[in-house]
Amino acid sequence: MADQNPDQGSLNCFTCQTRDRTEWCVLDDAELELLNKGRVTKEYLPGEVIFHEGDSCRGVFCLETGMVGVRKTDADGNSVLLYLVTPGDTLGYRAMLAGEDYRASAEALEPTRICVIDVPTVRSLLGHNPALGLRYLKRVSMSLGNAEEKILHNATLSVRARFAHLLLVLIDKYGEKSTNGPTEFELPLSRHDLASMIGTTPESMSRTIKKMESDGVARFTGRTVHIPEIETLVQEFEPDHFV
Amino acid sequence: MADQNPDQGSLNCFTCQTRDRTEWCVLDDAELELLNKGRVTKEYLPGEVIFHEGDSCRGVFCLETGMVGVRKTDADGNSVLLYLVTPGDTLGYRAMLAGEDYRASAEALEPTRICVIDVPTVRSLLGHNPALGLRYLKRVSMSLGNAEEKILHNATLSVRARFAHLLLVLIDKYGEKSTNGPTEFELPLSRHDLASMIGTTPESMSRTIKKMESDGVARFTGRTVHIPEIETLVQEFEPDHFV
DNA sequence: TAAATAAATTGACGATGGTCAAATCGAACA
DNA sequence: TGTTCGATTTGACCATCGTCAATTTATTTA
Repeated sequence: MADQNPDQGSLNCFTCQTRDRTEWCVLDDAELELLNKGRVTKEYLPGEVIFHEGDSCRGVFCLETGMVGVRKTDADGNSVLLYLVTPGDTLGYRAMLAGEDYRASAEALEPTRICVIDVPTVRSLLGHNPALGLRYLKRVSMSLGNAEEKILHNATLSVRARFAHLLLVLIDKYGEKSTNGPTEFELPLSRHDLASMIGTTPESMSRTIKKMESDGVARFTGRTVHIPEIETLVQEFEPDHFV
Repeated sequence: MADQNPDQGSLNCFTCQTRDRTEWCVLDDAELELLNKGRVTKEYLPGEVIFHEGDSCRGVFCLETGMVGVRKTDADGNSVLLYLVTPGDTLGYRAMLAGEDYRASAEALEPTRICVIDVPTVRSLLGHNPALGLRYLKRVSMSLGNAEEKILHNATLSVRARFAHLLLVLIDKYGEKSTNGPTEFELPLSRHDLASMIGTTPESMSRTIKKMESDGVARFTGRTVHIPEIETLVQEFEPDHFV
């Protein structure tokens, strides 16, 4: 399972490469010292579970390298992939801040290195530094806005429109920056996971991809997507975005 | 439109009946004074809009009496009803805390009295009293958990199962407390709004209600629901909840 | 009370998308 | 290189649910 703090990578919160991108950027040196003390580094291989739905909260996780998927599964085994977590993101803060058990599970999708900051440390920092709380407030509130948007999209858009939207989001987040023109992009997910990100099945995903290809909207070769004109993807989910 | 502070109801935050149920319960007297100064009471009639998607944030709204629906609408006019806001709830805090414009609109569903607390006041209170921020963190985080659950439900459950779930939630929140046995409940919503709460159409809503009646799960007379046995509703969305 | 307006229901129809099974592709490995 | 296992695709089928139109039922207004 997960190993403890191997000799590669940043050894502490002071030298951490990704710290500036996290909520911890508001901490002063004394607080960083506390953070560093409450921290343990762990590594996970693809498929390994970081926490399970229903587990009691173990703290906040800071992703250093790799990628983690946050999944929610129901009694029948149906699941949705809610988030992709990448370096500089934090993980597991929702349960911690709500004072709840985890309501989703997290699983490494790639070899992943994560720092775990235990609950007492996070609580202490939150009680100490109001800016940290405000920072998290902003993050959770924006996340809630996105979740609400997803509810609307899932209720009103077709699988194809949702997939077009997902592609745009993925390219915007993980791809080269280019507003228009031809784009090449490496999908970070299997067909199955792409499907569960937009609340559909791998079969429907396959068919949607096929139709998009025959319509000349995009070409898929394995996990590589080639999109001749990004703007056509926007048209897919904003039908009456006239001229 | 909205009138200003009429002579009925509580006149200030100190005597406010609903304050203890809001986040403001953590404020001391000095802070309450500040809250009271940054406050304006407004009244809305059914159908009147409190804020629109895209409006810049005007502050936080405290519901004193009535009911408000929070809706999200897309370019084609499709919409979902995300929340029912009732006395003791606050409204509009997501946009405020995220530092964004409103990403949903709020509309009075009944004659409603609301206090509006302006942005500078809320900011000042948040900066002053860390407990207030933590309180909101908890609220937003729990709300995010619920939104994520809704995403899963909408992706995996049938209209009927989602409606059964909605009924249980409404009864739990607004109905008499009774775990089992026959239950009578007054729905606070039109068929159209019930439909848009579970991401479906009024027509499908009607048919679902009809089928539930013929199955003996519930009887609907106007907005009154009679449920012979609450437990059967639970079975509707937890199929394999054996024995 | 009657007329007008809105809400809810019903019918008919079809498209979208889910399910199950089989076939194909592809990567890992002996 | 051949084998194996999983991922992906394809095919066939059809249930669910959305759409549009018409009707019925409430509710409001004159």
